[in-house]
Amino acid sequence: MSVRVRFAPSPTGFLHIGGLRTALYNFLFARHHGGAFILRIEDTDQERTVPGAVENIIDMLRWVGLEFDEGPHVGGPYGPYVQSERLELYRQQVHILLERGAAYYAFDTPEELERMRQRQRRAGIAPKYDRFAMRNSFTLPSEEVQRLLADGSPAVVRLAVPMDRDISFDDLIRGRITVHGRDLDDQVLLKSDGFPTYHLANVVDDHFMHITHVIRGEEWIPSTPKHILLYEAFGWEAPQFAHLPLLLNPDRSKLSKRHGDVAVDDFRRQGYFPEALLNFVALLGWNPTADRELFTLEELIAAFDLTKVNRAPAIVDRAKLDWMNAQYLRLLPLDRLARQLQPLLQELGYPDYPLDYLMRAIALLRERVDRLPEIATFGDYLFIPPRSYDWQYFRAHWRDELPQWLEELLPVLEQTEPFTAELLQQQIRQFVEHRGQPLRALVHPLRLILTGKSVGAGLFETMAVLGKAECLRRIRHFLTTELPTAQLHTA
RNA sequence: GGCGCAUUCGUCUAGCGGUUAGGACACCGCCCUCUCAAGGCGGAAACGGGGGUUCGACUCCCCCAUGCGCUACCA
Repeated sequence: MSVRVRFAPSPTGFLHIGGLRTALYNFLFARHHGGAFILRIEDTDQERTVPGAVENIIDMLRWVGLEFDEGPHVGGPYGPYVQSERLELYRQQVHILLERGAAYYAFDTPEELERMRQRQRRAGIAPKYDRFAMRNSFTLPSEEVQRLLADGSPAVVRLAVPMDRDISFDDLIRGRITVHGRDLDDQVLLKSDGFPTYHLANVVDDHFMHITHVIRGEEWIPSTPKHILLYEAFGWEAPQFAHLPLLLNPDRSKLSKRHGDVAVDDFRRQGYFPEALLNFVALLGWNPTADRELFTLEELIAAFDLTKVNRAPAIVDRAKLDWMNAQYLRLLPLDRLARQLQPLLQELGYPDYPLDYLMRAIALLRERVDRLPEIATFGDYLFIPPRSYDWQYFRAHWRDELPQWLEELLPVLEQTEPFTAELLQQQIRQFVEHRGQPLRALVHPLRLILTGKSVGAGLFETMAVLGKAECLRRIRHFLTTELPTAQLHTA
């Protein structure tokens, strides 16, 4: 039987990196085995559904390059792939359970349930639906049950959990997990609004969509035995289960927005590369070899092994993500980077530059920043003349002879042709040596004048990118306009 | 409280009875150098505790501790 896996998010928010990793592991597993990767939307909670969430989930996964074989947006033979469109199926299936005595009706109000739990808490016992003390098919005469149902009284269907035996399953990552029936609650399967709960819908859909492997978060371990019970009651073969370790905040709490960005869209907006984010997230809980960090999607697919996924939760380390993104920044082709940088520069109101200028600018600075947008900020001087100067830096390298040297340098630069880093270095070195000065006597002031900053790429390389005209313009401007201020600062 | 899952450097991890416990990020130092990076070299840094099993435990078993998850007509 060929592998079929699904990513089954509930549209209660935007895709976060925990969801991304779950989707990725499902994808890697499917592709590794030549199977199908399916998207199913679990929108059984009407109140928590967030508009736009489905679109965001699909968009973000497409952005990182995870395409589905089946799903609400692409169709497929086992649709619909949205649970709110499958209500009739669940209703039919729940009747099978009812007939077989595997489930029962319950008529308790929320208030009654609350009182039950309070009673249990006071008695110091675990809060759990008390099948024999509440109003349901077990306690009510069957005529009364029929009457309530005919009346249209609010009713739910609950799973009749056997209380006298263990329920076990073999997790691909964790091995055998066993829970006793008495520790399981009589889970609601069908809510009074006619919607199924996660447990029912999930099992029914996984069956009818022929899912072979359920790869999901660790938070589902405690309810898996209930799912096993459902498969048993239906007489269906259960899929294989693999529960992934959780992703945590730096303080070890469950991943949340409070500790910074968790939405995939946040990372996209900040200029992280999809390849880097995917690579980073892939290595949270699993790694193909201990001696490498960078992998292409194809390599991840080839190496993926579900049984080697870690069992312990992993903390999301931003510093490592930054490092990984920086690796990709140096690896990715310049023309792609330039095209991506272009709109960012526009947003900042910088003038338009030809693609090849952008490529040279990126080549100049890509080893000095982690993310592409930083080239527009860290390297703003490549796109507009300095708007301010680091006067402290200037003061540190100020010489009284500087104005004169600069005047004398102008014609030298004018005659430097071609205006390359190599020739510039040669010319300027010669220039300072003639005056018995070290190279740094001019390098630092020039850097300040041309970039406004004390840090950046090599001066000669920077000059070559800026071009002769721009360099001359900036030096002249400095001499005429900024120098009086500069001298004030050195006083 | 109950049930479950987990526990190797600060972080991500390798390890699958015998290793000087390896790598990566971050950190520190040195080198390179026009600054800042990058790069090179080096450093510090871990098997939660206690019992077993074994000739021998990071590796297997048990207990404890700690962390996390679940305990809804949420998923």
